Amino acid sequence: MSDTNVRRFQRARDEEEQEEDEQSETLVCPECGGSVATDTEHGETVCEDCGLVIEEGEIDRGPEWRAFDAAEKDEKSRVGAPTTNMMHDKGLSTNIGWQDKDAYGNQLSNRQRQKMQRLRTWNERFRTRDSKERNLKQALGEIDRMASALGLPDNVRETSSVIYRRALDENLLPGRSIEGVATASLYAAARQAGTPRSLDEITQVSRVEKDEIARTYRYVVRELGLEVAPADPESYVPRFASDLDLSDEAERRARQLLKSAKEQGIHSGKSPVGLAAAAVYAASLLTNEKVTQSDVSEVANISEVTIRNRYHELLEAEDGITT
DNA sequence: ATGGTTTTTACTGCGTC
DNA sequence: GACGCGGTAAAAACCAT
Repeated sequence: MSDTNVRRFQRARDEEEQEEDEQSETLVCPECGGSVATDTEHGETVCEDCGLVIEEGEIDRGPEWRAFDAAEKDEKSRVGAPTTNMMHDKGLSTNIGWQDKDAYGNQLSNRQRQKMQRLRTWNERFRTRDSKERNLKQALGEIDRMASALGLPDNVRETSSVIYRRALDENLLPGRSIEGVATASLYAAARQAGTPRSLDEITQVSRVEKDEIARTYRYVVRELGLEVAPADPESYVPRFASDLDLSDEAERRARQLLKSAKEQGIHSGKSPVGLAAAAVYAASLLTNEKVTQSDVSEVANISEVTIRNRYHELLEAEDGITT
């Protein structure tokens, strides 16, 4: 065999090996042909016969500790229920059940029952220890109540809770009512989440006056450096459309109207609610679904005059774009 | 506080059912 | 004649300065 032949042979073998290497992920060791096992604990892929390490340094998704019995596992494990900002202590505190039953569901003795009652009392006192905590607890309750009344989803409540928490941390509260700041947080959160509610709607479920909400809202946004884009008219469309029992087609047209209006810059400075209302009305005309201006004005809480003014502009903008 | 802009209120006229 | 719609003027609300 000449030198060149040898080299050629080696190269051929190398290629063979590589091919086998790729296959070996599932099956065979390239050295001895033995079967291969994946050891997830150490992140290695090893031949069971000769011990050749084929793959190493993979991500080990197991825990980095070992436990020898169930109790130890409980002790070392660091996972648990997810935390949530919707509870004033992020859901991390102890909670003693109200039922006088033990872990197996048996009734507690009289003595035990009294003991648990005392524990409950003290636990509650510790949980809401200082004023900040009590403050938060009340505010989050309010936020939850208002969010429910407005049909806002959980993520808005979460955001709102975060905002409130930040306001509290930055000492924005003194001089302002808990109610007011809570309402403002919710208002901001709803807008950030793209499910805005108008100030009027918010006012209806809040215990504070509209002026105060607006004032507090501005203050909170400024102090916290919150970035709240002006409400997008389109985000009101689905709600209005469904309140008026309009078709999807009409809803689509309304969106389109708003898009072309935006392209022409018609929308700046005008109230988003008014634009949305006008777009919905205009769309109902285009699709021959009879809704009156007063119907729309009612669900949108906007005057008929405004609808009239806006929807003319909308239709003009639409024409301008197509021609 | 002020001035400019937008929205609302109140009123009127027109056409249709 | 009630209703839906359009327009107008003046008042009110809103916003930035």
